[in-house]
Amino acid sequence: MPEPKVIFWFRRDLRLNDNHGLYKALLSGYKVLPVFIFDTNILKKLPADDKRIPFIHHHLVAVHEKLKPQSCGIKVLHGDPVSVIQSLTDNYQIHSVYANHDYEPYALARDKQVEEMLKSRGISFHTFKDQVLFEKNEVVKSDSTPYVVFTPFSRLWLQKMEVEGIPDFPSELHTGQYLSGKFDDLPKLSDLGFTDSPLKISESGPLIDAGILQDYAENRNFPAFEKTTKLGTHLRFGTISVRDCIKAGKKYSAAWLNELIWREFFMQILWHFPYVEKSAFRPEYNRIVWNNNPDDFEKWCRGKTGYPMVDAGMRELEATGFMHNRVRMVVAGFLTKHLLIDWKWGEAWFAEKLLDYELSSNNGNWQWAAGTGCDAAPYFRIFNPTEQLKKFDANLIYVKRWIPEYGTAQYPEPIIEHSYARKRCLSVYSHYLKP
DNA sequence: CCTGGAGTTGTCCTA
DNA sequence: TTAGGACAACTCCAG
Repeated sequence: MPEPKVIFWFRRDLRLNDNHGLYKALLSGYKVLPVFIFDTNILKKLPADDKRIPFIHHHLVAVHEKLKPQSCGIKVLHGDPVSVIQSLTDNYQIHSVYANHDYEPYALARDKQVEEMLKSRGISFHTFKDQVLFEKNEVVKSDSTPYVVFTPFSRLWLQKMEVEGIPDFPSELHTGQYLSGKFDDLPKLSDLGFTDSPLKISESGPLIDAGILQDYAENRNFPAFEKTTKLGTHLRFGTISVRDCIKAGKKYSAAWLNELIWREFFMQILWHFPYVEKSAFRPEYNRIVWNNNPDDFEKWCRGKTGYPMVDAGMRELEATGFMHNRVRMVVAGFLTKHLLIDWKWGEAWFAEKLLDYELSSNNGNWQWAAGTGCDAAPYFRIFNPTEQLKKFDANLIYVKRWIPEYGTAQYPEPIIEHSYARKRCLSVYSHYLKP
């Protein structure tokens, strides 16, 4: 009779340190088999040159190398998670499966199926809070309904953090519990149907830069400075611990900590109002009939609108999988308010292109920009892309970095005149929002 | 239930 | 030149 084992299933938590579910698995008393599954339900929708798969792959290799001296390494599989885990339970004597919570609608449905399959085999499925400090109903109003305004949410969040503290889950101290033995090498990217691509966002592993955090509030709005943390992708895939980030924010930068609270705010919004994935948080905004001109959309995507800040941002996104936050607001406002294109089109484009794409933040911020969301910018607050340029890239450093033909005849004229677009937006929004 | 203050990140116009 | 109100009221939230 072989000795029973537990599986730790990595999903959005690709790290060995301060990992809640992994920590609990390592303390379970059983040997731990670390597993990652490339989910074909997700991968089949991605183009072969998607930049996120190399990011994940890179970090899996790093985890594997770290584990090798003391264990078998990480077992990396490819397929539908329910069937993959089912076959693992056929091939190994599995006592239970451990993982961390994932709050997205797809993940919730998947985990439910996994749990039922395991249950039918007498195997328990244990999951833990890891990617946020507070989840589900932990930060709600006194009548236990969810907050839909950020500021009071953040006040209670901060208060709870002070009262309860930030827990540690030192999984890195329990390395003796990994299953030993020999496993195959990891699949190559080409085995998964993806091409390698050079990574700009941190091959060397995540680093919280105290200097950037200390000056974050002053610097963060100037895209040319590159003084944002660029930790979004690490937070998305869990290659950094959010608790470590929160501790750093607490120590060095209230402004950045606030951004982490926004992240949790939008995660809770998606949790409590899953319909936002498909429609406006405020239902009356679903009445808006968008122009949705495909030529305009194409020009926006390609960075050919004739508005330098918009175009620079869209080209940065295409080239790097990243866009500076200030510029994200400008391009999102331009698409929805100047071009009157459905925010869901822009949301989908970002979802395809952003390395740091995360459903709840992307959705929440697009709805914020479009004015359709909870606690959103009022619809009459319309960014002027030229004013934004003057304020935040007056010396055109960011613009020239991404638009080599800027200032030549090659660069297009604005596809729409600002004051005309502004008035049109105000009239269209007010028309459809009238009761 | 009532009440009053507040609400991420703007822009434009007028005095 | 600059400061302040308009933009639209409305809903949320805490006391």
